[in-house]
Amino acid sequence: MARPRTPILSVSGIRAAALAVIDREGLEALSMRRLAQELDVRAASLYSHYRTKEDLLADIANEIMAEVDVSGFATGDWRHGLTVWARSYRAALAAHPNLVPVIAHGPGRREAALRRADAVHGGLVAAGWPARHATMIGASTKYLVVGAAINSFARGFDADVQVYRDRYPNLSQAHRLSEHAAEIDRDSFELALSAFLDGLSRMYEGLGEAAGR
Amino acid sequence: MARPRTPILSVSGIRAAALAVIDREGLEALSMRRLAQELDVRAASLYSHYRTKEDLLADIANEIMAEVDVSGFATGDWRHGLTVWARSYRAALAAHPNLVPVIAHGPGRREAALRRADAVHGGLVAAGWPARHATMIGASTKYLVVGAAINSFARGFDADVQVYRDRYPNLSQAHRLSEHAAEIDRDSFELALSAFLDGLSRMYEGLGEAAGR
DNA sequence: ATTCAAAACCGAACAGCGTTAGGTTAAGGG
DNA sequence: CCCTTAACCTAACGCTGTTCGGTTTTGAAT
Repeated sequence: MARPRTPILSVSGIRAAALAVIDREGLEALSMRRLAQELDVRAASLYSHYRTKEDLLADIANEIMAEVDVSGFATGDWRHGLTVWARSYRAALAAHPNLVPVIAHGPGRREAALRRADAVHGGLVAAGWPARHATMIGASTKYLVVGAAINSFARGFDADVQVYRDRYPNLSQAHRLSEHAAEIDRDSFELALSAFLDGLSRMYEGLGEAAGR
Repeated sequence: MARPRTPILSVSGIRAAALAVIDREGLEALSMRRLAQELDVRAASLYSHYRTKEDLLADIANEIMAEVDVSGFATGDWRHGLTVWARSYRAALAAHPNLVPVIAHGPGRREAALRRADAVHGGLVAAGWPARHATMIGASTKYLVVGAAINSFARGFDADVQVYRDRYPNLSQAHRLSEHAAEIDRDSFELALSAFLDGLSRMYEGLGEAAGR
């Protein structure tokens, strides 16, 4: 009933249990008492390991974002770098859709996040983009990824398809997509990404011409 | 202390007060008791007008989304239609940044939202896009707008600029942007939008060639 | 070997949350 | 004039994140 012979809790164990609840039952299902129960412990004990619930969530978000891959910029090919980054970023978010609001809302003020931002920015600059453009391109890509993750059709119009069928003729086709939601999500993201990159390439060429003159 | 001679509350008044609190003090500052206090009333009274807090928030979100302009598709120029839509969409969100999570998270299952989605989809199809592409383009544009609204630099790295200065050389320039955050946000969005549209235009041409063959 | 601070758990409590039940008074149609 | 209904109220329920103080165990310093 007091200090156990061998510790029951650990930060990584708490993180894992919390993430499991979030993945399984949603973000709103995670309360400190619920999490404690999951770990056969009382809520107050969690505060020996995490100062607040917010801290815990931020740490989990960190953990997930750690898998994002910015190595693609090493080759000097900015387009490849952006593609790898965006895809792995999206994959990380899509793996834990219930956590997306936390990651999206949370400031990028974390150490690792900044290191990644620096890698992206540096890679773009090294490839010849002006610093100002590099900043905007980094931001834009994030827009795309986070927007795609949070807007996910899968959540969007959940199940009540038949309600709207025939009422909005242009959507009648689009609406049976509840089933294919995941694949539509992915295809939309890929479409957006490739269109965006094509547009950037065009801009990049224009940049060269302007400089060459 | 009971029924007042002339009603104190109205749905629109409640909405306005709630939005004012959200805009002024943030989404988390809005509680039913706090809102009631703002209206010189007790929390329970609000439930005569709104069934739940969630309903109230959804209604406010609706109100804000009502200003989004999809009229640009009427001309038959899909690119113009998308531009007008995306810009007014973004403007609506940027006008109430604290509410963005609500709008982003909320399903588009509202009447008005569907009517708008239908207009976008219809406009794209009328302009010659295949239905499948129209769906994806609509989704992609939403990604961009919502992603831009939620990721807003303005929130991102708030004030603690000097902490990171010099630690990440590639960001040293980018970081003094706290000040220009709003303008960077807007410029990034415009960059993303125009690059995206350029990419789409290219795709559109390819589409015509493939069909013409 | 003994002492002692720190660590890891617990029970109980706090304030605040969304929401409901049931009461009181005023409004307004029959 | 009645009586239903609307619009407010007080009080309470169960939930939340978090803190306080207590108990036991650990592990380092004496």
